[in-house]
This record gives sequence, C-alpha cells and structure tokens, in this order.
Amino acid sequence: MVTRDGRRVTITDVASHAQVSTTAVSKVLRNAYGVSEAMRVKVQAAIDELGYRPHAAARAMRGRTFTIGVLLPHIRNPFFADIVEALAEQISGAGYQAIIVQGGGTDPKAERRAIDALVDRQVDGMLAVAPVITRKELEEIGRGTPTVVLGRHDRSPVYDSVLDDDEVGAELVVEHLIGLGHRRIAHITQNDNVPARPAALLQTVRARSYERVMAEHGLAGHIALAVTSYSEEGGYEGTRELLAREPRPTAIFAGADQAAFGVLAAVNEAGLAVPGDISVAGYDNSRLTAMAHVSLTSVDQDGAAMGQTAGRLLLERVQGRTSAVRFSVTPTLVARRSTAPPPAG
Amino acid sequence: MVTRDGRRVTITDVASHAQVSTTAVSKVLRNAYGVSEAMRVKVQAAIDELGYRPHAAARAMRGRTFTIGVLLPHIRNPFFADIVEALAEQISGAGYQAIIVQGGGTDPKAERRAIDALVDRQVDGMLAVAPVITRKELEEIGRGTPTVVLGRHDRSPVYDSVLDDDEVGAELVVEHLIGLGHRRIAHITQNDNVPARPAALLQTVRARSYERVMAEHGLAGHIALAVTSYSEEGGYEGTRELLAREPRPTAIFAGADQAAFGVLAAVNEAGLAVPGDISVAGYDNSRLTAMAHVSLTSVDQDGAAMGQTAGRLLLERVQGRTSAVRFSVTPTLVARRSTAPPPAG
DNA sequence: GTGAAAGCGCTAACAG
DNA sequence: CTGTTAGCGCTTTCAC
Repeated sequence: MVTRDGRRVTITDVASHAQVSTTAVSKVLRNAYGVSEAMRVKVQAAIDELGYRPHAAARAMRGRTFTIGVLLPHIRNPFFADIVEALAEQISGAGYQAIIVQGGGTDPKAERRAIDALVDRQVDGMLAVAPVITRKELEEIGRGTPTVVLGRHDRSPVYDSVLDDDEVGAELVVEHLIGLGHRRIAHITQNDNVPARPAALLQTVRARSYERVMAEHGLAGHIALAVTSYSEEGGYEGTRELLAREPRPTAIFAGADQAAFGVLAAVNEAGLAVPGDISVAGYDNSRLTAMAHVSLTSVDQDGAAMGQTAGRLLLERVQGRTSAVRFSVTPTLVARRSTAPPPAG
Repeated sequence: MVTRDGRRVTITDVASHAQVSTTAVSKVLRNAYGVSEAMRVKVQAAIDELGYRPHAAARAMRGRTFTIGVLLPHIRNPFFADIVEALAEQISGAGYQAIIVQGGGTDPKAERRAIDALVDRQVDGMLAVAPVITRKELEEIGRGTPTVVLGRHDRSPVYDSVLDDDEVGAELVVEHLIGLGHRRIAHITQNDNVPARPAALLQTVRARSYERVMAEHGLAGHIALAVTSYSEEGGYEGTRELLAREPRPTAIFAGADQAAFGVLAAVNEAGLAVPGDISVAGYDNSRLTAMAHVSLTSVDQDGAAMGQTAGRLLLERVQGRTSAVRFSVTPTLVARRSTAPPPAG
C-alpha cells in the first residue's frame, strides 16, 4: 500500500502499472458499466499486486465515500451494539463501512455537532439512534444526507424511521404484572429537557402507555412515576424515591434494563427480596438480563432486525429511493424470575 | 449551510461574501499565522452569517482532517465508553472529532479492515484498543498514521502505548483472596487464537500473574484455569466447568467484569451463595459492579486517565513528536461484598 | 470499450 | 498582510 518512495499507492500508480488509463481503473473499482473482461482482469491484477486501496477522502470529493455514519447517544448501552453489528453486517456486503460518533447523550448541541461531523465527512447515509434534536433539524439534515432515524415516534416525509412499538412493549409489561395480581405498579422513566417534542421520544411513549393500561384496569389511582433517567443511577435513585412512598409499590417497571439493574440494587439494599417483596421488569432484553443474579423480566425489541433494516433502507436510499418508509418491530415479553405474584396482604 | 441553489457553502462563497481571498478564509479557519485582526473579524462574520463548515474530505486532500479514529474490538464493554469519552473530551478542545469503528472482536482480518478504513479516511491519528494483529502490522500502520495502542504489553519504537499494569492488578486480586484465607482460587481467562504474541495480550498477563502469585504462596497445586472468554457467556461456561471439579474452588477471579457477571449467574444457578460459598472478583470496575445485586469486588484501571492520555499523546504526535512513549496506569483494588473468607472446613 | 481532461473544496507555496 | 495559483486522488463527461 506504499510505493518505493513511501508514498501511498494511488489510482495513477495502478493505471501505469497496468498500462491503462486511470478512468479504466476507476471503472473497475466501481464495477461501472463499460469494461471488457480482459481489462477487468488486468486492472484487478495490478490492484492486488500493488495492494491498492482507494483514498476515501479523494472519492468523497466526487462520488461516494462508501461510508455510513451512525450517531449513538453514547456507547454505554449494549443494546446499541446489537443494532450497530447488524447494520455493519448488512452494509458490508455492498462495500460499505460504518463509522460511529457519540452524541452528547441528551445534550442537543453536542448531538448536532456529532451529526455535522458525519455530514462534513460526506457519509453516504446516516443512522441516528434516538436523537433529541427537533424533527425540523433532522429533516434539514435528511434533505442533504440519506437518513434513518431509529427509536423516535414522530413521522417525516424526508427520512426513514425504524422503531420499536413501545406502546405495545410497555403494555405487555404492565398487563403481565397486573395478570400476576399487582395493583401498585410503579414506573421509572426519563425526562430530558430536549428540543424534540416529548411525544416523539420513546420514553414518553412507554410512560404514557403505562398510564393508559393502568387506567384501563381501574388502577389510575395507583399510578406512580419516578422521573429520573434510563441508567443504573437513574434506576437506583428512582427506586429509593418509590420505596419511600406509603404504601410502597409491589412492582417496578423500569423503562430500560440499565435502569432496572439500578432498581435491583436499591431493592436489595433496602433489605427487600425480588420477586418476593417486589417484582422488577426492564426493557431491551439485554444479555445481562438473562445472566443477572436474579434473571430479569424484560421486553425484547430485536435490535438486530432494527439494525439490519436500517442498513437496508440506507442502501436503498443511496440507490436512489426518495420516498420515506417506516419500519416498526413488534416487541415481545420475556418473563423471567424477577416477576411473580405480589406478597399476600 | 446551503446556498440559495441548494449547494453546500464552500470556502469560495465565504471569500466572495467577505470580499477577500480563499487563502485568507483558510488562514482564519486554521488560526494560521499572518492575519490581521480586522481580517479575522470580517471573515468570521461571513462564516457565521453563511453557517459555513469546512468540508472535511476536501481538507483531507491537502492537510489535516481534524479526526481521530478509534478502533474498538466491539462496543459491548462499557469500560470502552470511559476511554472514548475521556479521549473525545481531551481532543475536542483542539477542534478534533473522534470517530469509532468496530473491529471484529477477535478476528484479525476484520480488525485489519477496520483499521484500513480509518487510514483510508485519512484520520490524523488513531487509537487502537486491544488490537489483536501483529506488532509488525501495527508498526507498519503507525509509520503512516500517528498511533496509540491501548492495552497491549509489547513495546514499539513506532507507536505510543497506554496500558494498565495488569500484572499488578491481577496480583492485587489474588493477594486479596489469599489474605481472606482462600487457597482454591480459580481464574477465568480468555484464549484467542490471534496473530499477536500471547505475551502481548492483557489476558495473558493477568493469567500469568495469577499463576505466579499462587505459586509464590505455595498454592501452585491449586491453580485452576478455565479458558473461555471475557464475556457473560464465557464467565458462565467457565464457572460451570470449575464448579464441576472436585474439590471445587472457594473463590473465582474472572479476568473481566463482564465474565464475572456470568460467574455470578452460574454460581447462583448452582444453588451456591456469594460470598458465603464462593467469593467472586472481576476486573475493570465497571459501573454495574457497584450496582450489582451482590456488589462485585473488582480492579479499577482508570479508563478516563487512559483515554485522556491517549488523546494527549495523539495531539502531540500530530504536533510533530516522533519518539515513542509508554504510559502505564497503576490499578487499585475495590473490595466489595462479593468477596469474603471461605466457608469453614 | 477506452482514454484525455476538467474539476470537486481545500491548503500551501509563492509573489506582491 | 493579502491574493494568485497549482494540485491533492478521484470520478465524470465527452471524444475517439
């Protein structure tokens, strides 16, 4: 990949080595129309011999970069790994590479900077996971760069959407707990003060769905929300708050597994047993739920299907599709040992 | 950031808008030497007014990309998040952006592709976290792109190294367990069949250190290794294997927290208590260790310091430093409730 | 089917 | 201190 004089091998080196024009090499590289088999073989041989790889930045000046940018709020949630892995797998076949940038968690300014960084690097497409900026901003970006938004509930004619049916997911959990006999079911949610409309955020959908199902079962009076965050600390703090109420809940539904782990810690610390005294459920079905000391009831939302679909949609966009599509996965409940009937009395 | 006709705003637009040359704009952008204050103000006004952002790919053709590439084996380990966050924080002040690519975990081919992707995108510097390719390959890459390697124990005059003193870390754990009275202490390690020399890998260093300390205390006969992987599944499988031995260990030291969580699950499933029947210790001091149902004894290796240092070293390299440096953090033991004296008898 | 040449947006000499 | 100009490596007309 370097010439005798230490320079990087360029398309010109390949061309002169194969005794053809740079145009011909370029065409072979891109499988473009109009190259004879003989030419293809000759050029490919030169490419292999010199170990040539196209210079992505130079490509970016004219055509594609063969790069898909992924915006993640952070890389702490293993659930994101499922999404990214499936995406990478899906696009690699077409010669695409995924690059990841971290947005600022819940800070819209930092998120915007991260997205701009991708746009400035001329990614051919972008997957934005649970972004918090406004729909208007996303559309502005989507007009310039093919975009898939994952995990938001607002609709747009500009970008594609991939999401989990959080309404159903939350419903599954609450119905499950009610079915076990629980009435005092609490919920831990996340409240960000972000530009995006609350109804567009998955945490809002989960919380509203929780409230709705409670009300439908005549349990509106037992609605108890702890508004912290989808993190271990958030789950821990929220639980301490909920346990201090009188009477305390017999079940806690955390909006995310990470928060549920914090719930387990707080419940345990309070000298209470799971599920003997308190049932606990999470959301995401991350690997640790199965592994946890007390295996955790959770909602599976098939991150692999979401990531794979996002990849496919982006490739389609690069291919030229301009209409927006919306893909929703239906979650399923995975009941484990952390939920059981409430204690008698 | 787009002109009336939908084109992206370029340096030429800014120049004509401010009635100056593109050179002047370029100099202002880069804080280069030789611009009057008046010029700076005028150009900056035009930049702000037009919402101009430099085109990273175009920059890459001539000078810097202001991009640092980070290679991660995968994004499942939250410990990596500490490193990346600290790195991003450190370099953002200098106007740098971090982009992350996933190597193939333990697959050297995929890892090499991921690294090449960064090089092809002209990153100004690269942080390779726990790479598994050979030192020779790393040096080849390091000659072309400023490189910091994190978590490897081999030395190189070409790239910088940032690492945890895994020898000390493992020693702390084993001494701690021996101090509590344990003799049958088992260790769960990871064995990859990778191009890198085993001695260069942190898991080997931890395992060798475990064996050494055991031997030093006359416990060579009690050395028990389960060779699986640093993952929940690896910890789980390794533990089932260890518990089947006769007599079974009274303590299990997992080489990574993720594996330790699998240990907890397997121990629990076997109807044994932690730490009543079996003490468990991990490595990494990830946040969940404090939160876990049974809070986990672990080794803290200050990922933030490592990430921050990696960022600083990379900026120094970009600035022109060519000599290689090596930075090692000294780990500390964080004893929690998962370790206690062995059961009597 | 093939190649010559223009040009993407920027930076780095170099002149003025 | 400021501007003119060449050219980075590639893709894309457009001749041949």
